[in-house]
Amino acid sequence: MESRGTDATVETVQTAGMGENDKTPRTERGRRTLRAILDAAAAEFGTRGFHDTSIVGITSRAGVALGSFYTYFDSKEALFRALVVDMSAQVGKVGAAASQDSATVLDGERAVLASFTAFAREHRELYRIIDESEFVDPPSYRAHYEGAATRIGARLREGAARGELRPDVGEVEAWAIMGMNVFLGLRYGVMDDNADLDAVASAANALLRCGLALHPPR
Amino acid sequence: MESRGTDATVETVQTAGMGENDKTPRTERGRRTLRAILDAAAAEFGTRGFHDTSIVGITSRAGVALGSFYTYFDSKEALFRALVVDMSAQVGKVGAAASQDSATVLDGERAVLASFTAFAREHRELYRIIDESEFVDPPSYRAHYEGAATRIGARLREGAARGELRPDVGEVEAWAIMGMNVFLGLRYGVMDDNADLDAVASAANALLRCGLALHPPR
DNA sequence: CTGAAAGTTGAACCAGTATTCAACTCTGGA
DNA sequence: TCCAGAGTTGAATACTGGTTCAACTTTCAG
Repeated sequence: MESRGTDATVETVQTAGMGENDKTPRTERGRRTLRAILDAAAAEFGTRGFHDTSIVGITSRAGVALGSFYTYFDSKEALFRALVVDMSAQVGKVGAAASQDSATVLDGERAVLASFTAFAREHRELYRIIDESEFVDPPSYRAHYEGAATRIGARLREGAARGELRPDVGEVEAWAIMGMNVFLGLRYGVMDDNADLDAVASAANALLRCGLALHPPR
Repeated sequence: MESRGTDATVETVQTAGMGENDKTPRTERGRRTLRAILDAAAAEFGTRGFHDTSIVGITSRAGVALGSFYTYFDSKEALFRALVVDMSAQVGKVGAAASQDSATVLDGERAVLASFTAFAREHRELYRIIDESEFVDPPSYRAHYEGAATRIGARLREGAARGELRPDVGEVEAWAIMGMNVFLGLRYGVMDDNADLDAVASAANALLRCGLALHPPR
C-alpha cells in the first residue's frame, strides 16, 4: 500500500492508454488521483483478475468517486491495457539493467534470471496481469513476449559474435530461455516465498551452459 | 467440426466435473447431447475465452436448447473445470506415449517436445483453456503444471539413475524444461502454422544436451 | 482576486447473461 | 405395448456491473 505500487511514471502509463481524446491530468491534484487509480487497479487486477475486478472496487480502493475513473480512462479495458504496456516495459528495464555489467553473456543471463524472479516476487500482480492480457488484450500479450524474445535473441547473437556461444544460436533458443525464465519465476518467485533465487538462477544457468548430459558428445 | 473435437471420453469428462449430484447421461441420446455440448464448449472457449462465451452460444452451436445445458453441468465454471482436467490428462497421455519407446531419456525428451508442439497445433483451444484456468479455476491450473513438472522430474531422475544425466538434476531442471516446452509450443505450434516442429525439437534438445557455450568448461 | 478550465461526485441507466422452472417429448426395459 | 424416468425446451427471473451525466467544487494563470 505504498503510494507507488508500480514504478511507472504517470506520463508513461497515460500516453500508452488511449488514442484520440487526451485524458492526461493537467494539475497536481489530477496526477495524484491518476496515481491512486493506477495503484489500486494493479492491486485489484492482481488479486481478483480482470473480470472479478469492478470499477467501483478500483475507485473505492483508490479513495475516489466512481465517476472520476472516466476522467482518466475511456474504459476498463483501456486501463488494463495501459497497465500491461507499463509492466512489460518494467520487465524489459529490469532485464537490461541486470545484463548490463556482466563479463560474459552467460553470466548476464544468470543475472537476468535472478533479478527477474526477484522482481516477480516483489510484484505478485505481474503474472496475473501479463497472463490475463492474453484474453483481455491479445496484441499486448503478443507484443510483450515477442519483445522479450527479441531482446534475449539479440544478447545471444552478441555472445555468438564474441565467440562465447555456439554460432548457430537463434530464435528457438531465445524462446526456450524465455520459457524457462517465466516458469522458474512462477514456481520459485511467485508460488514459493522462501526459495533461494540465486541458487535457482545458478542451476538454470548450468543447464544453459553445458546441458544435462553426463558425458556430452564432442 | 468433426463430431469429436477432443479425444475425451464422455465418462472421463463427466466424473471430473461435479461433486454430488450425478449428471451422467443414462441413455444414448443423452451421451450424444453431452458430447455435442463438450465439443461446442471447447470451440467456444478456445476462440472467445471464458467470459465472452455464453451458455446460449455453446448450446446453440451444439444445436440444443439453452436449458439442456443444466441437465449435464451445474454451472459454466463446472463445465470449464471439466474441460481443463480433461485436456490436462490428454497432454499427460501424449507425453507419456512419446517418451515411451526412446533409447535414452534425452531422446525421449525430444520426442515429447515434438509431439507436444504438434498436439498444440492440432488443438488450438489447448492454450486458451489451460491458460485461462489460472483465472477461472486456479486449483486446476496449479494441478496441471505441478503434475507435468512432476512427470518430467521423474523422467530426469530415471535418466540420472541410468547414468545418462548429471546426478544432480531436480525440480529446477524439470520446471525449466516445462517452460521451454510450453513457450516453444506457443511460438511454433500455435502462433506459426508452418514451422518445422521436428527441427525446433532438435534445436531445443541440443540445448538440453550440451548447452549453448562454445567451449563448455570440464 | 477571479473565472474558466480541470476535476469530482454518485445516482440512474442499461445491456448482457447465468440460472430456474414447469410443461412437454422421447427412450428403452419389461 | 406401455410408462416411468430421462431428456428437452425457451420464456421468465434475477442480478451484476460498465458507462453516462448534470450539478458541484477545486485549481491556478493572469
